[in-house]
Amino acid sequence: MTQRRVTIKQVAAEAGVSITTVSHVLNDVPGKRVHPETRTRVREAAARLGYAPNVLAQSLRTQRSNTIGLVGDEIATTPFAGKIILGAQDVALSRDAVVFVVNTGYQRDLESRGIDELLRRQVDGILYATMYHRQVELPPQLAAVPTVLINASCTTSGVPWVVPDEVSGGEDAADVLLAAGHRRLAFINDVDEIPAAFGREEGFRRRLTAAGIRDDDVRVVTAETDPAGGYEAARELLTGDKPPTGIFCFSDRVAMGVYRAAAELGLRIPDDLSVVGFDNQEFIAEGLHPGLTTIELRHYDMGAWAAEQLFERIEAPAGTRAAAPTARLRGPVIHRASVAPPPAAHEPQRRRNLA
Amino acid sequence: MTQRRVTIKQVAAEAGVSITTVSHVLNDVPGKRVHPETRTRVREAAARLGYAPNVLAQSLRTQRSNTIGLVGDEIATTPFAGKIILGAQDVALSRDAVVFVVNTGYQRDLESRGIDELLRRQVDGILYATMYHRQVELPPQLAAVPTVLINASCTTSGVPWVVPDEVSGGEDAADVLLAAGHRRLAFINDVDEIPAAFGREEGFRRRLTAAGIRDDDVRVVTAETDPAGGYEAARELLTGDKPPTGIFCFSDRVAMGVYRAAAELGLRIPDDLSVVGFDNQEFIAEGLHPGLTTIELRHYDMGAWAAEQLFERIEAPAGTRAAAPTARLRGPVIHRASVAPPPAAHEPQRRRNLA
DNA sequence: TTGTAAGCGTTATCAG
DNA sequence: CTGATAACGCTTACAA
Repeated sequence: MTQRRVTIKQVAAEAGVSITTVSHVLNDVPGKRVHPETRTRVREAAARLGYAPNVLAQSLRTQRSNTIGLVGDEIATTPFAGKIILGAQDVALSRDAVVFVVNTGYQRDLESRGIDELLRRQVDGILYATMYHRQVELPPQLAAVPTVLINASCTTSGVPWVVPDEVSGGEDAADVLLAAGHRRLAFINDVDEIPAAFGREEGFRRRLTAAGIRDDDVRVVTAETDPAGGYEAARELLTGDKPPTGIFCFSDRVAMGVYRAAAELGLRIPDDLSVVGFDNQEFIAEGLHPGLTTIELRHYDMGAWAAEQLFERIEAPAGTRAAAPTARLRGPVIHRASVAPPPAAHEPQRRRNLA
Repeated sequence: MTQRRVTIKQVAAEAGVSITTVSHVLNDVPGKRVHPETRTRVREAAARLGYAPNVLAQSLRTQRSNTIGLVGDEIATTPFAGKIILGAQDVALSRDAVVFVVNTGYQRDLESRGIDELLRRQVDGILYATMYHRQVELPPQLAAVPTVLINASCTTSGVPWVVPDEVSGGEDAADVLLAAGHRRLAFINDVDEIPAAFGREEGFRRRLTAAGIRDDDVRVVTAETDPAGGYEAARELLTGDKPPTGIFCFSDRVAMGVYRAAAELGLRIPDDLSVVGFDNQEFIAEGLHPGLTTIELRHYDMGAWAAEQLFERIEAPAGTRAAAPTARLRGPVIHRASVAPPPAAHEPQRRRNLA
C-alpha cells in the first residue's frame, strides 16, 4: 500500500551528485558554496521526484522534531477548547510544525501515559491546557521539556503561562451596564472558588464603587454555572425587593437561565432587564433572543500566544533562559442586544454615566 | 533544558550485555531464547534507568510510527468535532499510538500542507473527517496511506467510511411523535441539499406514511439551520391553518428558534406543542427549557470506529486488502421533556398509536 | 544464549 | 566546490 517515499539517495542519483551535496543545497547550508549549476540540477531533480525529507530521520539526527504536544484535561471535548487547538496549530504550521493532541479527561494515568508517549516521540515542547482557568501542579515529566501553560498558572518557576484577564472582564461588564445608565446591579457568580470567580467579582465591584453605586444597590449571588443555576438565581434576584435592572452573569449558560426567568416574570430583555454574559460561547450568545452582550474569552489567542512562546523557548540557545513571560488576555466585549437603559432611568443620571 | 534521554546503549552497559540482547528482551522477540537471569538483569537495568525506547528511531527502522493523523475541515472548531478527536484518541492510545490533529478550515492549501507535514512524519494512516455529513473527494496525497473517512463518504473505492444513519434518525423522530399521539406534523429541514436533509426527510416521511398519516397533515419546510431560521419557519407553520402539534427540527439550534416562536405565540412546550431536535448538542438540548428530546449524533463512536478500522488496515499484511467496510451509526433518541400528547388528542386514537 | 554489524534517512564533520 | 563517512537510536539477519 504505502509505496516507499523518495529518499535523498534517489535525488542524489537523479542529479548525479552525492547525498551530501543534495543535503547542502536543499538546506541552504550557510558557508557551503555549491556551484550554481549543480544547485539547480539538484533542485530540479528533487522537484521532479517530488522529494520531501523524512522528518523522522531529520529529527533523529538533529534532535529537533518540529512537533509539539498539546495536552489538556478537556481540550477536545468542550466548545471553547477547539479554539485553543486551532490557535496552537496555526502558529505551529506556520513553522512547519505539527501538533499532537492528548485529551486526558482529568485522569492522571491517562495524562501520564499520554505525555510519555509524546516524549518518546521527541516532541520539542508541550502545551499544557486546562478547560477552566485554574492553578495546576505540573506533571513531573514536563520538567524535561519546554512547557507553556494555557488557561492555567502554576507555582513552578520558569514556566510561561497565559490566562484570561478576569478582573478586566468584570470591569468591562460593569462598564457596559453603567454606561447604559444602570444603578441597581447584580452579579450571578460561580459557586466554585476559582480565579475566574474572584477576579470577575473584584473587577465588577471595583468599577461600581468607582461609579458611586451604593453597596446595597449591588447584589452578588452564586449559582451553578448552567441555565438552571442562572434561572434560580435570577428568579430570586428579580422577585425580591429593589430588583436589579442589570445582571452580569458568570457565563453565557447562566445568562440562558436568566432569560427564561425574565420571560416567565414578564420582563422583557433589554427593555425591562439588561443582561451581560461571559464567554461569548458560540451557539448560545448568538442564538439567544435578543442576542446576548457578553465578554469574549480569547481561546484562540491563548493557544497562539502559548505556541509562540513555546517555539521561542525551544529555539533559545540552551543557556539563555529568559524569565518566563506570562500574559493575561483581556477579552473584548461583544455588543449585541441584551443591554439597554434601565426602564425608569433618570435622564440626568444616565447622561452623567455616559460622560 | 532537555537533558538527553536514556538510550538502549546505556541500558546495555548497565546490564552488562549487548544492545541486541536488550532489544530482544524488551521486545519479547519470539523465537529468541534469552537466559532468564539476563532477562531480569536487563529488565531491572531498564527500570532503574527509566528507559523508554525512542519511537523516532524505532519508526525509522521498522517503518511504523504508531502515529496517526486526524485531518478535518473543522475538526477542532465545532462542539461536535471534539468528540471525534476523543474517540480516535482513545483507541489510538490503547495501542500506544498518538494522534496529530490538523484543522484545515476548508482551505485547500492548508489541508495539503498539513497532510504533507504528516506524511513526512511517516504517520501510519490518516483519519479524514468533515464537520457535516457529505461526500468528498479525497486529497490525492492520501492515496499513499491507509485512510478512513469520518462523517463523510467518497467515491474512491477501497476507503472505509462511517456516517450517521440519517434515515433511521428521521424514522426515530417520527416514531417519538407518533407514539405520543400526534397526527399533524411538520419537519423543518435544512435548506442545503445534503445527505442529512434527504435522509432524515425520507425516514420521517416513511414512518408517517406507514402510520397512516395523510399527506396534507405533514408539512416539510426548509430553513437555515440556526435559531433564526427555526424561528421564522415555526412562526409560519404555527400561524397557518391546521398548525402541526409536533415539529421535528433538523437540528437542536433550529429547535431553539422554535422554542422562541412558541413562547411568543403563547404555546407551551410540550403541552401545546411537541418538538424533537437532532444532534443532542450539549449546552443547547440540555439547556433549553423544557429539556429538548432529540436524536443523538454519535461523534465519539464515529471517531472510535474509524480509528479501529484504520489500525486494522495498517496492520493487515500488504496484500490482504479486504473490501472497505462502511458503517451508518444509528443515534439513540434522548428523551427529555419536549414531547407530550397533543392538546386535543382523542383518547382512542392515542391508545392505538401506542400499541 | 549472546553479540556483530547492516541499515532506516538524515545531517555534519572532515578530507579531497 | 564536492564527497566519504560517522553518527542519531533502534531492529534484525546472521555469526559465534
